Amino acid sequence: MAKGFGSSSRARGKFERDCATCAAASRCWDDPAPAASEIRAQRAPGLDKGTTLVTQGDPFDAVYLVASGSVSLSELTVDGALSVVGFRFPGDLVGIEGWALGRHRYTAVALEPTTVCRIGSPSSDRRSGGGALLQRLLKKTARQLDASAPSWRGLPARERVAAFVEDVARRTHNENFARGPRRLPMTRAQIGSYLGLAEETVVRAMAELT
Amino acid sequence: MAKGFGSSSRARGKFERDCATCAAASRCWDDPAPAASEIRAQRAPGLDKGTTLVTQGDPFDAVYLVASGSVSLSELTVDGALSVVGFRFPGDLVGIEGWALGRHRYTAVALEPTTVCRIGSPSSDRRSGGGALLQRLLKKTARQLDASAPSWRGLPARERVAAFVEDVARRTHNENFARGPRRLPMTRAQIGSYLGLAEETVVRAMAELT
DNA sequence: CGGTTCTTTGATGGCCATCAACGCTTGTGG
DNA sequence: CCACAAGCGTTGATGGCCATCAAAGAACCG
Repeated sequence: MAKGFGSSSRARGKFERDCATCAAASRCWDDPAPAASEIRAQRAPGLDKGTTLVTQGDPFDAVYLVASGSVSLSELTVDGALSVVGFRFPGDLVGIEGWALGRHRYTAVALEPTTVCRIGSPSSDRRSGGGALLQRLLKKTARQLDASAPSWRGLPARERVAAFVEDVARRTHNENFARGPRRLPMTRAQIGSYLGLAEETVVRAMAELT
Repeated sequence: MAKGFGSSSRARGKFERDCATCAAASRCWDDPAPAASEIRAQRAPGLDKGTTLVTQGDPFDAVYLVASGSVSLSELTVDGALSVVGFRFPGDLVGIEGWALGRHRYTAVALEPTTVCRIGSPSSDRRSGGGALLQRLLKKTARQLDASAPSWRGLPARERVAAFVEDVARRTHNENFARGPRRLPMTRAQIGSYLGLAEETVVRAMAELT
């Protein structure tokens, strides 16, 4: 099974792109810029706010890279509650967790107008580029695993929210979240679900962020 | 940079093993058993309880696979507190988070007599097996990313501890944690640090697990 | 304008962090 | 063997933070 994930037989649609020619590639890929034909992605049509990218339980077919906008990852828990597991911003990977299991673990929904690129078969058994793509994906996943360690575990609610805002600001390269309401793409309820806090607590905490 | 991580020039010591000949390989690697010479690992000498495997901040040089025993991952936070980030059991990967950054993010300490295997260079640019190892590592990392989604976020303390015990039991294939004290390899304080609870709360919660 | 979703503010009670103290186990040295 | 120390586990009392309920503004959209 040296075959990569995704259906390698999928025809190259008109959205097929070479990452080497994409101006935003530096946001998606690490240090060495992708060589020509090293990584082929399919730029999906723009997603409206509220559009579901993948649904929990769907068979795993590909992994997505956020190009612009933002995405929420939510999970239907055993108690029937829908809880937010994380958020993804430009350059972040969506759906890799489902690879091992064979089906997607989370539902990914666009929080705002969003564009994503679909990464299908890395064709790892054909060209040497396959290994390079795997290496890039592994590094990205490792980075995400690193970032998934909640640095706010056990912190009081106010610091937890503050750490969240800083984290979002850093990951979106946007420093202006403190001022003005509704600069954050997700709702207070979603933040609360993600942080394990009540919506009202998030509101009160953000009001005290000076 | 198609080179893998680790120093590929490191001589093959007397601990060098071929995963294809290891009886415990099924615990470490997924479905297709490793082919001969596909994965070479270095079985390290047994670690005593309390031995530090990697230290936070150390330059990243390799990734480790837990063969037996267990390991705690802890992080020195900005407030100077040492908080537990996770635990690793046989078959789990240790240290992959440090790859992207170039240095280890967490300190890994053996919770009991433990053996690990060191995975060095995948030699991805030489044989086709390099891609296969990368694929295995990526799948393992993705699985860990999946498991790192705390299913206990926002749960009350009792259910949080219950979920933790179940998780450990599942990952160690050991169902007998409920009965008898001190069957868990980590201390109550470490569990509390990991779950974001006080040590006393963990004690009280475990006493009520019937 | 009417409906919906999101945000905000207030009041109350319960859960859990904190402090304090003690028993238990293990290891070490006299 | 015993004394001592150190680490871990356990139990109790108290106060504060935060979840919950309730209700009303605010923004958005057809």
